[in-house]
Amino acid sequence: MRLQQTQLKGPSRIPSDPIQRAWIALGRVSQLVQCDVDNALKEAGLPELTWYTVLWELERAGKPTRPKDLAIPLFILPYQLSRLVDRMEKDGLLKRIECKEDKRGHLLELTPKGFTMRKQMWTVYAPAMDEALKRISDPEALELARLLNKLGGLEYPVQPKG
Amino acid sequence: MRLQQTQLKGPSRIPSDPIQRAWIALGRVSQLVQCDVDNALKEAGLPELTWYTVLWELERAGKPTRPKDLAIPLFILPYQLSRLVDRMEKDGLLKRIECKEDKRGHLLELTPKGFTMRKQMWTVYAPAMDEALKRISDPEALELARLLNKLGGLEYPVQPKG
DNA sequence: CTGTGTTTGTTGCAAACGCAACGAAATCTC
DNA sequence: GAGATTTCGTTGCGTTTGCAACAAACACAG
Repeated sequence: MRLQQTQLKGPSRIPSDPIQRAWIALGRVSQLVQCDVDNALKEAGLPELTWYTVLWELERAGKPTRPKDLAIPLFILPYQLSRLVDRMEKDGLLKRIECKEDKRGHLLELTPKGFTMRKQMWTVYAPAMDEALKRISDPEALELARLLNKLGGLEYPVQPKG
Repeated sequence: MRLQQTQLKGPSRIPSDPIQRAWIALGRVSQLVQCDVDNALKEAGLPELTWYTVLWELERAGKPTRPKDLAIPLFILPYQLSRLVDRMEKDGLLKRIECKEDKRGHLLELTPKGFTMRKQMWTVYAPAMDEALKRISDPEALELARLLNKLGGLEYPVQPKG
């Protein structure tokens, strides 16, 4: 966890009770559901969720992609991605290929094995996600997503869909 | 991230679009606001949030407490707590004292330094939380908390308040 | 072209983590 | 009470993380 965000430094208030409740719920519930899905993947002997997001982002791009162009949407830091790519490359899920336009870096290219792996992960990921969120209805899910996105100041709706 | 949760193994459905949107938003936004608060503490040269939760839980209890009684509300595993306590004890924020009723374990006792530290962290934590969540109103925060707690199947409203 | 600053990505090191194995006390069973 | 089982907490070990320092390619000013 690193990353930075706009720091407007307001008048430094104490959070209201509703804000505190939202904060607590956000922390606990996100940890809980994250855990559920992580465990499902682990029990299936598959890599963790971060790997999926990299594979999916590469697949969505449809072409070899620069690490810096992955780091932003993935919310991860360069050095984290660097080592993540090390491991994924060692597992043969992607490979670093030359980038002729900019010799500082390289391009990340999905391998067939990487493509297969992403699909296989989805067969576990999807039901696990559905299971973890099954306590709320579709309309509630939409309202939740709306509130969260407003809270985070995000619109960017990256889909895990596969 | 570990912990387990009820695994009812439903019919293994693909998550609906609203569920997927909620899932994505939850992951991204929780990471974002968590990050904001973590950074605020780090910039102030203070320990991370987990330390606060331990200190606060001990303070709330009002008496020396067994590790196992902390681990559950804190959502952390025994071995994680064990090493966390190692570090906090080394920093003099709490100490392990004998437990006469059960010689396997011990009691964790908050030190004056630990008490002071928790208060000092709150002076940074509170404004950071308020800042991180300032994009939503109080009614929205309540609705968000309600949806999240429903989603997680939780009621348990632990307060960070200090 | 030369020097200065920026962008892109990697790496050495110390700290922290996850897991599985462990020891010791409590508890249960006969 | 002897022996098996469970609970509570710790630890060895290999992996992963965060941070700060770094190298190399680019960009740009003169």
